[in-house]
Amino acid sequence: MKSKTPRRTARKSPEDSKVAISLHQRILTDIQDRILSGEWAPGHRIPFEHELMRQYGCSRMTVSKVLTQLAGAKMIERRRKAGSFVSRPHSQSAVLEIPDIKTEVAALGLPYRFEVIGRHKRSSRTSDRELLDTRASIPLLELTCCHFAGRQPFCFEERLINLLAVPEAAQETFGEVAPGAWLLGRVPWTIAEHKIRATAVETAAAEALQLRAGKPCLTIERRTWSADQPVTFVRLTYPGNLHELVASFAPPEPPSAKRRR
Amino acid sequence: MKSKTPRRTARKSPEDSKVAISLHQRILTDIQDRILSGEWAPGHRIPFEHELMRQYGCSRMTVSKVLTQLAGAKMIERRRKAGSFVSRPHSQSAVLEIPDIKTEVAALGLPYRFEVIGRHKRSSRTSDRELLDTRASIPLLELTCCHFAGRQPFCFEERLINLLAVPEAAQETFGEVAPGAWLLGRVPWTIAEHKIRATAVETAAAEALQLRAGKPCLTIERRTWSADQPVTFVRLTYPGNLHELVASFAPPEPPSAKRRR
DNA sequence: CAGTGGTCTAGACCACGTA
DNA sequence: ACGTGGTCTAGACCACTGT
Repeated sequence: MKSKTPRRTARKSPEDSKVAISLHQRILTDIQDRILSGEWAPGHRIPFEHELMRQYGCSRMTVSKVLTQLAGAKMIERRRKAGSFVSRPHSQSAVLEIPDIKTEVAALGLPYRFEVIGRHKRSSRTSDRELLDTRASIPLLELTCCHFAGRQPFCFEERLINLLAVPEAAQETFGEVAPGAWLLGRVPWTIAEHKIRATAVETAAAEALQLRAGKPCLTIERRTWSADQPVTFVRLTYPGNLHELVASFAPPEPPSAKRRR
Repeated sequence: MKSKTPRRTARKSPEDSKVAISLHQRILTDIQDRILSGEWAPGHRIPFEHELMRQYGCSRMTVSKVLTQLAGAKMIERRRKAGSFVSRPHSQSAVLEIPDIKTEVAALGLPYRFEVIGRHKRSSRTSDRELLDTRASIPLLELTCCHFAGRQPFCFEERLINLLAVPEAAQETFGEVAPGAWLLGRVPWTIAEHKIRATAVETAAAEALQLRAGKPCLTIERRTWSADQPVTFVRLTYPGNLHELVASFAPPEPPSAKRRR
């Protein structure tokens, strides 16, 4: 009267016949989707393991494994007694670890300041379609800014914001908070793609950065999606001599602790 | 007579009093260390789960969790019935996904070719110490190469190889296989750090790439360690108009399958 | 102190690939 | 056909932490 567990009969029932997906996966993607769509915003408390057990009719081990994986991916944070919470996206991309520009400048010990140079609403043109990964014509907010480290121009920013995804942006003047940081606090969780190039600086950027045209610059283009919807495209142009990207690569999670500092 | 498992008495025994590390972690780092040190080279079959169970005196779930994590990090590959095997490091860095240059050029549909421009042995100078992360003076092999896509120079390579870590390199002429690919096949598993910058191309690189000095170039510097020992430093210089780095960032493992193509 | 996550067990059934 | 990994269970004890 102890063994003979009926087991996964629920999953193997005729109705689910073609899913053929592990229970893991289903729970994982369920939670991920809710986080990525913004339904569970950063800070939101995820159901306790016991609740998820009941919801999915499975053992604690199963949900625990999923939550452990999500915690490993930094999508949630777990605190004993308190529960598990959706974490804030660690500014921009955990992969390239590009902090937001204010942090970046602060790390240099210099006072930070930014200026909005241009700001206007318009519809997307065909040339934008590729940048924002959209087919239809959509309302956009186009922004250009310059970020300063001390008195020196540090970074030139050209940005498109999809007003369908972030309608509040239309009212925002970005007087206090730079567009990047503003979006970070507003869009729940994102998927990003980066392109990095060396370019010769051109007119608008050259003027803002006070460089002679043709000087080498590091250009980072980032496209961002949330809930499968394009959110923003941004091109950051850094004077070549001022900026450096660092990316470390170590094997998996806790790689012998302090192998590389 | 069924429950009352003595359980982790082994771990809690007085001798292990201060380790306070989970069994997971111990198994994980044990295996990682063997892979990173080269003791288990790519292709090596890792002990079966049953063997590891006996070795560590634990349940299969525990070792399975570890192997699953290692597989998720692409450090091993698991095949039913066959076992789990150490995987080859996916060329360079899984993070930035920089393929080796030959692959990169092949992807453009152009014939690939490289030339060794300079090659000589010498001892490390103080200026090298930082690049190779070493304190003592060590024997080095210094290489400069140029990689071509079709008839056009594609990438200029400056490399230092630590001959203590890879003594065979001293005899290698790199006539057939480029240094990067040669090291990839020889050094078991690596930890790498990248720095990416936009620079104005200078003398040696400018000549090799047939560019006028001052033209913008993308510079990638990579430092590589294996078994906690510096292996190689390489600086790759790409003409700015020819090259683009792409890095995608999606949440954890299977992010809703086909979210982003 | 009560409840949460952290870890582990000793089984079990299944799918699949290799032989 | 057999043995491996893939997945899951129904417990258990512990450590930590917030109230």
